[in-house]
Amino acid sequence: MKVKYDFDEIEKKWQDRWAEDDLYAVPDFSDQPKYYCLEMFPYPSGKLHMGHVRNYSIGDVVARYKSMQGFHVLHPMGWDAFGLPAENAAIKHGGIHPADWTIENIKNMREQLKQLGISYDWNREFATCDPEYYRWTEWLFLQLYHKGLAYKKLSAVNWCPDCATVLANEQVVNGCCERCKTTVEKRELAQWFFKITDYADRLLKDMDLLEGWPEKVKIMQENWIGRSEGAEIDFIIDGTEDKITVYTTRPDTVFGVTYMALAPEHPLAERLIAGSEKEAEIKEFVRKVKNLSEIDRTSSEVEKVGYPLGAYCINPLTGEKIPVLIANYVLLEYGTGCVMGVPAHDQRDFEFARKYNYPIRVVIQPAGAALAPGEMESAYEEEGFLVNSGQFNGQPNKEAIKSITSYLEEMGQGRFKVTYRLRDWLISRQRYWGAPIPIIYCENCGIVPAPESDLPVLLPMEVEFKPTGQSPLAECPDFVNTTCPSCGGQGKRETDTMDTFMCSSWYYYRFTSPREAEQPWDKDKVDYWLPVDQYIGGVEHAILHLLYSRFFTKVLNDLKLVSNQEPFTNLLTQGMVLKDGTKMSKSKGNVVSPEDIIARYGADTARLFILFAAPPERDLEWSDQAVEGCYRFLNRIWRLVEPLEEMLKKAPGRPDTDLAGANRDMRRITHKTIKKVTEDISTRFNFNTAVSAIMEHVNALYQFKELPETDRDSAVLREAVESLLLLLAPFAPHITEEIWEATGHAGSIHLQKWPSYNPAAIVEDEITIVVQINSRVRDRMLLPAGLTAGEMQELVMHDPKILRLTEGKKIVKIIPVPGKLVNIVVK
RNA sequence: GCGGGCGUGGCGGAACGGCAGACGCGCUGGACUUAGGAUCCAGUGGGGUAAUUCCCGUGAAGGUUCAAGUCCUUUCGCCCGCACCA
Repeated sequence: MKVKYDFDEIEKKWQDRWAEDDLYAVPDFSDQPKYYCLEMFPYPSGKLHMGHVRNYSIGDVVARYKSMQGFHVLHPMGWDAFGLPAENAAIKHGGIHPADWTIENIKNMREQLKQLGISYDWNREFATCDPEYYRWTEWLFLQLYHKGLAYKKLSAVNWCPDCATVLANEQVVNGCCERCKTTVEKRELAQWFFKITDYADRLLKDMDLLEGWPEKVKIMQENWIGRSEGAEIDFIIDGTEDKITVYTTRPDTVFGVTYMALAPEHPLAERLIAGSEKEAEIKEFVRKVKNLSEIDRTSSEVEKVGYPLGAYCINPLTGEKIPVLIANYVLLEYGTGCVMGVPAHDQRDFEFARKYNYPIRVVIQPAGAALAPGEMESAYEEEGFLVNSGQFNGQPNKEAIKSITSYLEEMGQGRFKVTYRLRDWLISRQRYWGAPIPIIYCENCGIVPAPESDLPVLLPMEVEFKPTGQSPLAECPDFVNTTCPSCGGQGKRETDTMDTFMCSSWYYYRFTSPREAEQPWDKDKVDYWLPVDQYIGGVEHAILHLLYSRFFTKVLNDLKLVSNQEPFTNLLTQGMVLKDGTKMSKSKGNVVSPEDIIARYGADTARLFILFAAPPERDLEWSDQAVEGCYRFLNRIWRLVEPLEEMLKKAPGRPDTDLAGANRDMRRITHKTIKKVTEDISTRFNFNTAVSAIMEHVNALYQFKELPETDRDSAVLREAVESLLLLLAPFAPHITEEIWEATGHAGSIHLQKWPSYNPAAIVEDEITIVVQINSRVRDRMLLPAGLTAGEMQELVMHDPKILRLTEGKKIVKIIPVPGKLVNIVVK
């Protein structure tokens, strides 16, 4: 060994060696139990950032640990390579093709991942922009199309003016584009959707299967799906055949309806406006509301405004005429686009009715009290019994929800209905750098899917990237013009491309058979490896990617293409990497570059710091000084072993079991460390405490090696050092590999078995027992281990100090806790 | 407003209801040195005491318990998600 720890030389040496030996290549099958460890693959933006380093360091510890534990581990990496930045770069810098830009970035980032020493099987690498990959993305689109799960529809969609494309609901955050934060507009466009709403119930129910997911993520998905139970009720419009169908979760309050509010865009509204008294004024109001951004539109701050349309609808239960109005707070997208106003029992309706003087009619009362509409200061939203509700009077309202809905159902004017907040997934994008939607439009045949034999529908390379708001593909006649596969006539290709979330919804299946040419994957391999045992990534994908992937898996399961119900058994959402209390970002100028850290301290130090500084789910505060500390720690290990190199090579392989004194203590510490590190990694992913246990072990070793050689057993020392290296190997793979080799071991440390502890070795001879008087620590006693409660109490009660302190006091109670303490309660 | 999470030294963070502050950073002192911003050793929550020691301390206030950072109730602050969802 060199005297100095030369991380640069060591890390390069081993990265090359591992690549030469193809050390991390994973055979397709094995008799060992399988373990699929996956980190969310990155978008190739150009360089790794600290978030990536954290994500991949965590994954690598898990993969290496599981592998040493004897699992057959699949640990692959690829690239989520379609997407806007590539295209924006092409527009901005001119002359760069998105493909070239992307390939260049992948090259850089692959290099960086290799520098970090992550144990990927690089043979399985792919990028979603490879035609051999997106061919199958297109193929999967066709499978959804044939199943009736992909459809085209004209509707008001989210439009990001900056990205010049539409967005899925999931990509709109607080009314802004999730990517660029631009305020999203509404546009009326014909777009492709996936019917994720057909799977709403299953996506909700199967969350029971996701025991290994953080509660937080499951709750977020639950909220996003937003299931609610209620009823649809038909109100006939007075003097016409038309009806307004309203959705409500409170059919028990139908007798209390005093107005009916439609969304400004409601199809009936337009007809009712025509010819109404204030036609012009109302039209102006509708126009204004429609022009509002998503944020302003849905903000609860905005005052509620309504316009009566002069029309009336008939309450099916009372026969009463109820005024119909349009109101800015009613959303077309939710339910049926209208709301029945029940001021007495809904706070929003209450406020609205006060403002416009609509009657407040009480139909539910708490037991033993009478609500007076004139005296109410807020709506009564609690449970109660029905009043003013004809034959339903006296029923508990919970019961009335059912009985009234059933009654309406018999009348043919209502039905039970479950509603979801979840919308269908809009997958069209008016951009170039994505997988083409394999559809042809024919004047005779209409929408015709591209034949599977024609896949992939290739992206043309010669394209202009003018930001026009239309897909650049539309400007490319060679791409657009084709023949109709059905009639052979003139056909035009769909020019929109697919949302990149489509590409990332199935990539984890492809890793099992990345070079498969005849099908998206080999089913035997998918069935062997899936589901992913451990998935690791940022919580920002809690809804988007994770919900889409679950949806895809359910569809693929229905198509018998996969056998698993869920894609990811266990999910770890890692926290952000912060600097000075906020997220690292260029605009704040607080970015720490992984390149610099690796150049200065090496990958092992970078990895160790990031795993040591905080538990994985929590945000991590970057500290240059603490990085320095980790670097010192690795140096400390180097200096510990370097002078012992020759001695360790010659030491016997295994220490005797009947040791005494310092040797016995050292061996106990070694085995306790093995136990602690194993438990910290396996039961809770507490890498930070695992590392600190290793540090304590090193501190103990420093004391031990100072002993005269006659007092310390070389086999004990060897076992301690070997264990140290094995335990640290998943965290710092290079330095441990180097020392492993230098101390006379053949074969990579990463192919070794994870150490196991000997329960006999960790048994203590003596334990410090705390003695409390009235719950305050008054003494400590070194007692033999394994005493019973009675023996302990006996010894403690004869302790001179305790005798002195309890003298003259009345002993009320003694609580002995074996192995821990004795508490004496005195008066 | 609803849902979830978090509040512990100067800092990052440890603590099956049982010695609060492991480990690391920083700081202080010592050793080795021409030197130390290297390394090794020791100390380091606050306050009192000459001292073996004593008192106070986990955002705040109550409670349960022999014993509470940990369990229960109330409350304050910060972070995240959803939000006029009918």
